[in-house]
Amino acid sequence: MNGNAPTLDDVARAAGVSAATISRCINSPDRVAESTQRRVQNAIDRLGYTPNFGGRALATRRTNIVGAVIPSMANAIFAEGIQAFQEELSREKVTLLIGSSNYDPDYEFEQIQTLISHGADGLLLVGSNRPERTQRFLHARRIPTLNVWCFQPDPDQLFVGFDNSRAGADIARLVIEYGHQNLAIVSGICEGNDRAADRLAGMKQAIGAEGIDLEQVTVLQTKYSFEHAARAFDTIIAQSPRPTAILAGNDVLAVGLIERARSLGFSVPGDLSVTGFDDISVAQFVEPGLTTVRVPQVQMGQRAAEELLAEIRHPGSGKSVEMLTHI
Amino acid sequence: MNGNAPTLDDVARAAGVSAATISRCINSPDRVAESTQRRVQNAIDRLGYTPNFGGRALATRRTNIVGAVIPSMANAIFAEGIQAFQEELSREKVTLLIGSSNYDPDYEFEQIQTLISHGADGLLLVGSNRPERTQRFLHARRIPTLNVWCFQPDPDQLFVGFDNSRAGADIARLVIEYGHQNLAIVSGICEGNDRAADRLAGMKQAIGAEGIDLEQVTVLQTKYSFEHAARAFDTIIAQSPRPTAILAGNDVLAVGLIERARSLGFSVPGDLSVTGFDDISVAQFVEPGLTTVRVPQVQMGQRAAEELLAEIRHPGSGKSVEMLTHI
DNA sequence: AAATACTTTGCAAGCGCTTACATTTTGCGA
DNA sequence: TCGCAAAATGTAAGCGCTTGCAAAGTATTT
Repeated sequence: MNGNAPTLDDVARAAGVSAATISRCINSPDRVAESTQRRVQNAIDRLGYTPNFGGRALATRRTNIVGAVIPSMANAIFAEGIQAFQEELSREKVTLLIGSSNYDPDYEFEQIQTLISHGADGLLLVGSNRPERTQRFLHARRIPTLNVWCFQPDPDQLFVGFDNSRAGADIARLVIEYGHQNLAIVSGICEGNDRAADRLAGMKQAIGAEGIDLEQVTVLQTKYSFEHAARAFDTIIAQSPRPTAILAGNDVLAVGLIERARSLGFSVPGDLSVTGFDDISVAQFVEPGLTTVRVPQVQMGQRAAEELLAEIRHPGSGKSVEMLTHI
Repeated sequence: MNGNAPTLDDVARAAGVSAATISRCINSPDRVAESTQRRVQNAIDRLGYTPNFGGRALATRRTNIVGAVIPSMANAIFAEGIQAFQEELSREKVTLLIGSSNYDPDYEFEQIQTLISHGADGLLLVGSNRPERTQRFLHARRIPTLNVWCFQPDPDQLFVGFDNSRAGADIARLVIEYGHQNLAIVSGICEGNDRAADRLAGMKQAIGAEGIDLEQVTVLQTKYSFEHAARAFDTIIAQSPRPTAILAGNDVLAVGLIERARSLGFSVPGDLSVTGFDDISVAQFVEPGLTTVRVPQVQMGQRAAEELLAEIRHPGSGKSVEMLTHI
C-alpha cells in the first residue's frame, strides 16, 4: 500500500461531510442526496482517492478477489476460458488472482494456500482429482470452490464442465467410422490429471466397443508440449502395422504430431489422420481441417464465474452445470 | 474471507497468552521463548488458524501483492516472461495479480486502478507509452512501477527491457544484407504501443540508411492475430513488384504470414522470406528456421521481479536494466 | 399547524492485526 | 541472597473502512 494515500477521512474533511457519507457514496449511492454526491465525487477526484483495500476487506470480511489455479500458462488451452472468466468477474468488480500448478498436485496445493492467504473469497480449480490433503484443507476452511473442465454428478462439489470420457469416446468412434482400424493414442499424463485419464478411458472404451483389439492400440502418455508430441510421433510411426490415425489427448499434442509428421514428409490427413481435443486457435490455423473436440471454453469461463460468485455470496446457491462438447 | 475463521484472539485464548505474542510467534519467532512458541504453534494447528489478510494488510500497510498488466493473455508473447516474473515473486512470498489491457490504454488504466484498489504494492507494466492521466495517477499515488519490454535512459522511471528500435533496425539490416531489396513490413498497431512504434521506426531507419527508398516499402499496421496477419499477407502479395521479404512486428504476425503464404502455395523462405520478433515457442515450431529477434523473456521477467521488489521495499533502490536482444 | 413518515446525515463501535511502550520474569554476577 | 540487565510477555492504540442506530432535516397528511 501507499504511504501518502488519502483516506476516507481526508475525503470527508475535503467534502465537509462525515466519513460514513463518503462510504455510502461509494457503496450505495442511492442512500445519499444527489447534491452531496456531487460534492463528494468532486473531492474524491481532486484527491485521487481509492478505497484502502485492507480496511475494506477487514470491515466487510470480503476481499472481492477470487483465485484460479490453472495447470499451465505456457500454452493457450486455458487462456480463452480464463479470459472469459475474468471478464465476467470484472463486471462484478471482482478481481482474479491466477496461479499455475504446472500439472503438479503439490504445487497446486501450495498455490491454493497462497491464494487463500491472500484473501481469495473463492477458488476456481481445473479438474477434480486432487490429493486428500488439498481436499481436507478446502473443506475445513469452507472455501467456495468450483471445478471446471470436468463434470461429475456429485452434489457436494461444484462443476462447470463436460464429460471428458464421453467426449473421448465420441471422437474415437468418429475416427473408427471413417474406417480407421489401426489406431494410436497420444494422451497427456494421466496421473493426477482426471481430464487426461477420462479422455483416455473414454477412447479406449469406445475402441473396445467397436470391436478393435485394444492390445493393438499403442497408447503413449506424454507431457503437453510440441516437442514431446514430436517424440511420441517418432515412436508411433516406427511401429508396424503403422497406425493410420492418431488420437491426441489435446490440441497441443495434435499440433505437435502434425508438424512432426509433415516435417518427416508425411501428408496429414493423407497418409495419416490426427485428431485433437480442446480447439485452441493455433490448431485451427496450423491445420484448418483438424478434427478436434470443441470445448465451449468461453461459455465455461462465463458460467463458472456466475456460479462461483453465487456460491460465494450465498453459500449453497451455486449450481453445477454440464456443458456439451461437439466435434 | 470466512465467517468462522479463528482469529488471533481465539488462538491467544487457546494458548493462554496474549494476542501480541501470537503475532510475534508468526512474524518474528526469535522474540518469543521456545516453550511458548511450541504451545502457540500447537494452538494454531489445532484451530487451523491462518492470519486474516485484511487485518494484516491494514496493520502493516502492505499486501505482498504486486500487479501486472499485460496487453494480452490470448497469445504466448508474454506468457514466459510473466511466468518467470511470478516464480521469482513467489520465492519472496509475494503474489501476482494479473490484468490484461487488450492493447487499450483506457482499459489499461482501469486495470491499473483495479489492481491498486485491490492492494497491489507495486506494478509491472508493459511498455512506457501511456496517457497523461495514467501517468499522473501513478505518480500522485507514488506507486512503485516498473516497465518491461522497452528501455529508456530516463532516470525517473524504472525499465527492464531492451531497445526495440535498435532491434528492429538490426533485423532489417540483416534482411537487406541477405540481398533483399523489395521489402514489406507488417507491424502491430503503433498507436499507444511504443514497442510496435519503436520497432517500426528502427526498421524504417535502417532501411533508409541502407539506401532503399522507403516509399517503395509497404507498411501495414494490424492487430496481433493470425487472421489479421493472413489478411495483411493477401494485401502484400498482390503488389508489384512483389516483396521478397516481409518483416513482421512480432511472431504472431510472422506465423500468420507464413501459414497464409504456405496455404496459398508459396514456399517460405523459398519464394519469400519472413522475419519475426519475440521468439515465442510456437514460432520455433511452425517454422524452425524463422529468423526472429530473440527477446530474453525469462531473464527479463526475473530481473523485473527483483528490481520491482527492491523498489517496493526501499523506494529509490530499484535499478533500470537494459537487456540485449539477438538474432 | 401539528403529527407522521420518510430521507439524509452523523456517531461510534467494531473488523483482525501489528507494534511502541510498559511491565513482568528470568538469568547471572557479586 | 540481592540487584540489575536482558529477555519475554502484555497493554493498548491505531491501521481505514462499514454499518447499526440515532439524530436532524423534509415532505406529506390530517
